[in-house]
Amino acid sequence: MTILQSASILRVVNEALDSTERLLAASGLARASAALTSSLPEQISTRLSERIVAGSYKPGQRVMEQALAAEFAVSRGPIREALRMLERDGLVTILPRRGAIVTDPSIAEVKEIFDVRAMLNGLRDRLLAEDPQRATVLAVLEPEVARLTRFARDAKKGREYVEAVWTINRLLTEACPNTRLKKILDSFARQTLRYSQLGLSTPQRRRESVQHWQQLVEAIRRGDGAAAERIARERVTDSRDGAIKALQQAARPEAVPKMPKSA
Amino acid sequence: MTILQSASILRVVNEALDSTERLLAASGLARASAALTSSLPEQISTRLSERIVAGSYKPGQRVMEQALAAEFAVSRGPIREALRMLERDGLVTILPRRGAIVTDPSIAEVKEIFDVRAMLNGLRDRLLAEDPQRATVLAVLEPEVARLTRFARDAKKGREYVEAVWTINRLLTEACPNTRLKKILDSFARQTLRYSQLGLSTPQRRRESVQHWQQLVEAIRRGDGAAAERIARERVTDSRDGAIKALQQAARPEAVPKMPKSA
DNA sequence: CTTTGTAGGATTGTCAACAATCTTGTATCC
DNA sequence: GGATACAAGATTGTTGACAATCCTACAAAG
Repeated sequence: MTILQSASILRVVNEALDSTERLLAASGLARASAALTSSLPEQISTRLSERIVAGSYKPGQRVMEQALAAEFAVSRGPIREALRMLERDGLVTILPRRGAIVTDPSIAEVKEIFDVRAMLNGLRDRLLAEDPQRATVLAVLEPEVARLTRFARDAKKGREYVEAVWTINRLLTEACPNTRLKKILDSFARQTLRYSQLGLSTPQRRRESVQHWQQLVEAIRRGDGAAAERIARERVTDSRDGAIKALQQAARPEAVPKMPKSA
Repeated sequence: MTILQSASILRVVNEALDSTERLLAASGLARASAALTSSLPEQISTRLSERIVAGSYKPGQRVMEQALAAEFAVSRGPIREALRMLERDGLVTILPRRGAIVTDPSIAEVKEIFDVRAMLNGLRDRLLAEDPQRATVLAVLEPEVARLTRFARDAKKGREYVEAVWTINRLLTEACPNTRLKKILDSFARQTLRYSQLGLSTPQRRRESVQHWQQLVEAIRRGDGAAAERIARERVTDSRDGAIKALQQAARPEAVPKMPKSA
């Protein structure tokens, strides 16, 4: 509800994410889905998702087929498919006979996304901890967590820290032995990027975060699936609370623009 | 892998499900998504999913756009969209430039689906237990679980039992306060129906199942989220093991039809 | 001054045809 | 005899145009 009229919680998020586009490019998420498969709809979907995550398409904004078709020099067919893909990933909302608009989630909905993510990441990390072949993943995972430790100490390295967390998450999802879960996580990855960084703003939070990651690696190494799941869930839940707090503080200034009866 | 050549584990499943079509019609899953929205692709997708779940479309079978377009007296456009929806729900697999085939999951993949479902149902039931307004759901839930108890005693009422379980699951998902989770669960519902009934074949299993449901209702009533989650996960995990066992036994007779060099 | 009805433009939903690619069957060569 | 190359048919990917619906602005009535 209130998709069109809401106060655009994500606008304030996007203003804080000037480096998101770079991050997306470096993440490999784009290349993994677009370059390998030369599918036209997928390429378009990827490019559009970059714009939404980076904030050049504002929440609530309409996304019209004809305009995109003209811009990408392509028919409306592939555009339609791309928009359905984005809808599946929760980046746009398609209203029947009225087209697509960039999703503008309420704080409650952001919380919902984190809750689901906590479960999915919990399962992912548990399965990984119980995987006999987990050593190969740990080999690339551990140096990355070490990098994290370095960035956490330095208060200035906020961007690097976020990128490192993103990379770790990508490695873990990539290694997930459950293909169905992997699909869902991939679908979540895009929208996750929209606000996952929000909770890591303070050095305090980052120190806690790095501890969680270290504990997680430890749990995976000793094959303790239950612990891995618990830690992963705690981590995402903490991240959720940080993000919610940041969103609530950010949303407060724009107080109650409800029915501006007269200017 | 081995999508086209596999021994069609689900064929044996489908043979056991002569009443699935009726179940689907009674479930409201069809009506909920098809009748309300007069969207042509959605209607088609629903009808196709019924055929796949009921088994009139065999696993591995190709599903071609032109044929469906002719049958439904519609262009290929809506058919394409319907097939993408089915792909999203895991009922068909779309190979680029080669079209769609009915998904033919391996036993390992069925296990994967159950694992994800265990997590999602766990979250769903925990959220419901922590929902202050859960009383209204419990009011309709409890008589349904009571029905379950009756069917569990009678060894003949296998079909009724399965239908009742399905109804309960639908009620719980419907009441889920997390809209994002609800979407994913809806997407899982169709493919779940394909083999969820497999684990409930023996009266022994059914008695255990009914106990789980009673405990779950109890946990929800007293607002014990952690317990509700634990019970839900156990329930799905048990169901998983039952289904896997049934699949393995069913698959054994058709032993190794590998390279039939000569007839 | 507000509300309701209506006409125009804009946008999505659907269709049928064209282009690109894949599969299958056949003939040829080693 | 078996493998490979080629050609014909079949099928998906894409396109541009038409139909149905929705939004906006304006006018008229209360």
